Amino acid sequence: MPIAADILEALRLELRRGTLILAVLGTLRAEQYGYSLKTRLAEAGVDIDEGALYPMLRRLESQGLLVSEWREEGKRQKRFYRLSADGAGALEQLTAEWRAMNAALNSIIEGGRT
Amino acid sequence: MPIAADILEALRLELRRGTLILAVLGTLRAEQYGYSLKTRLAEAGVDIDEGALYPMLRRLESQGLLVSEWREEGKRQKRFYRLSADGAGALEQLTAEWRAMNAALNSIIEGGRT
DNA sequence: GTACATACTGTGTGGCGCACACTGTATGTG
DNA sequence: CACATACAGTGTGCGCCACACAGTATGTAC
Repeated sequence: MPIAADILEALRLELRRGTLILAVLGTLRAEQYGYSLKTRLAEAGVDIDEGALYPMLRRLESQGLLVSEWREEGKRQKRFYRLSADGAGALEQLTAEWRAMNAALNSIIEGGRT
Repeated sequence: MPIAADILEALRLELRRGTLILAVLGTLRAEQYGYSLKTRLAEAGVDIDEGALYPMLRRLESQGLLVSEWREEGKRQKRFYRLSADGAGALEQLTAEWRAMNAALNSIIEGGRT
């Protein structure tokens, strides 16, 4: 048999974990409501579960990285989120972190090649 | 005050999480024992705690991605680890995943720029 | 008007894996 | 003999995601 699929799947999930917040923060530079956020992320190739998304939005707002507002649009009440100033700062720092980690991983992965 | 340092630190840790396994698997294409692995990773810019490293090595071995062997070197018993064939396959797939996630994140982060 | 899809926002639980603190032996060195 | 450091662990707590579940509102086909 090939590598057990569930093991690989678990590793994939683990690898995805931290990137979710980065993707959410990056997308919320433009205002979005939950559902449109999920849709946009999916289009970019990032599938996020509602059970992960909504609590994450709450968390980020309680940390002051996001601000939200109930508003009517298209005959519906929706909660709109966007980055706060602190959130923009956090996004910048996390992006820098991400690039640094990328460099480290690339040096490791390319480095060992025969 | 700037963005609370502990919040950012937590986000950084979260972001790092998944990359640890990838860094470990990548480094173990060449045989290493725990301590030298930790040292090598640190040189590449990846600090990993022993409390994370050793259990991870166990886990990866129990999943068949690594093989290990006790051996004496420099008058000391050390446990040497290296990638198994399955591990090499997993590394390849995870690397591909990583690149895909990178592309997705880049499109998100660059994309929104004014 | 009723059945169904889908837009839209949530909650609760389980489990996995990292960080942190701690333990313990062996080797080398002043 | 004291101390550093190489080396390999263990145990606990906590954070966060996946998965399953819940519930309302709008549009549409019949």
